[in-house]
Amino acid sequence: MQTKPKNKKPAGEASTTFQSVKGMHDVLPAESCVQEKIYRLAREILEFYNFNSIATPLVEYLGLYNRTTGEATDIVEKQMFTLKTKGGETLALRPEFTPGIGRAYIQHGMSHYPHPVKLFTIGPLFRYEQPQAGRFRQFNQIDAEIFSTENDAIYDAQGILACYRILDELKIKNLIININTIGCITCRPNYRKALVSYYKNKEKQLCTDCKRRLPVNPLRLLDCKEPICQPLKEQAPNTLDYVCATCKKHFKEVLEYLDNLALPYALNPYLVRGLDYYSKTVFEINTQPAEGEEKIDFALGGGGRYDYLIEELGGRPTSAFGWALGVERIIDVLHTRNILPSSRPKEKVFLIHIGDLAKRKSLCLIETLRHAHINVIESLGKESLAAQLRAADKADAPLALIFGQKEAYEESIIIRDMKTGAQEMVPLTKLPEMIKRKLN
RNA sequence: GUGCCCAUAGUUUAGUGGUAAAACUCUUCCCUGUGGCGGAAAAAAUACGGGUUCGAUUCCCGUUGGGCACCCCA
Repeated sequence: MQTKPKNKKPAGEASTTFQSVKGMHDVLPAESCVQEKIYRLAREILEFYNFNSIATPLVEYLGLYNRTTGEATDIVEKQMFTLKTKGGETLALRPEFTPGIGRAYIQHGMSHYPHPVKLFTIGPLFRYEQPQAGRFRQFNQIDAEIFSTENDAIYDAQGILACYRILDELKIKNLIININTIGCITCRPNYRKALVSYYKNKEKQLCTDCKRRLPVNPLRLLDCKEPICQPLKEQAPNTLDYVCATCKKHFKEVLEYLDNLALPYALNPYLVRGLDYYSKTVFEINTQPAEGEEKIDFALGGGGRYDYLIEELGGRPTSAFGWALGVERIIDVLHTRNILPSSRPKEKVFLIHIGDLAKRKSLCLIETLRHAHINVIESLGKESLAAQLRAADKADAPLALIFGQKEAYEESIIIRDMKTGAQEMVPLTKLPEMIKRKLN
């Protein structure tokens, strides 16, 4: 009789064992390979559009985000993981990519690069939020930024195109680009004012949430789903009527480019983004549910133009357009629609050794196969033939190579077709050639 | 930050106020040079802490974690 040690289960930090931190998940092999596929596809597409990859640190000075993302935004006010160093500096785990990339653009004098400067990056971000569908405390984004000397609507269009293309190539159907313009530094306040004064006398006709939102974020009233608020929305002032001529022209051009590309978009005068640095074009990409499908409540990606950020950070005035895609959200959709990229595993042959001599030679044999570009899988620690064959079976190997005592002496090996059971003895020198022939 | 729901082996599920059942998986064996099927065996859990109780996995409270929603966002 053996007494087993009780395996005490964890409850967070204070226990004998640990769990992952709230809202932060292990990406297990099954999901990790999906993630890698998405990354590979994104890289391929972005490189085609001449984006170059960049990697900035996970941590920046807290002040960077205060200055750019916006001090009154939720991200800065309550969603940042901050930390103090021993030297007394206050740092923040990056909650988004754009400020860090903007900082790098200035710090490394990228304004002297030939423009446009197109950059992309993929990696984890951190926001202290309550986890829910499509929302985590550590999550991954695919991010792209275009810095240009000209404030040209064609960059907006190409940026949106690249973003759309990634989702499209992942076979996500019913994509819709929600797009709007929020004007520039001169015309934006006008719209807000108009909206507030429109709603001012009508407060009683609003839902509770909207009453509260009105002074804080009037633009959000337009997004309300409560039935009572609907009639008022229809009469509400429209962004386009308050935006200045320059902004209007810019927006019109963007839409014309999108028309030319035949991209599915919807004007959404109510779309506003929660980050301070946006100007003119803002957009989100959503996917609409098909028949009988549950609604997907989150955007897969979003972004927009930010023409003031670089200057705000002390650089010379630079036009910029950027976006980000939520990797977990993409995977979520691929999952619910059952359209995960099919993983066709590489065909691997399974090497089986029997006896000391063969075991000793097997590592070298694997190297030989490697040089011949043959994928090989094994279970080197197992001794019995039956166990190794079982392993080969589970690994779905089309061929097994049986390397026994006798074969090791004779410099030969048996190739077994796992499906038919047919076996053939071949000299080791001819092995790569024979394997390739049988696999085709 | 607020509200609602949830927590039993690696996974999916039973069940009970008297410390728990099964399926799949994993490992070993039947089979020490031939896998899949089949048979056998072994291993494996009541998230954590407290309370009520003679006794709690079960009831209650708290914590942690998970799910969902609000807020906001990718």
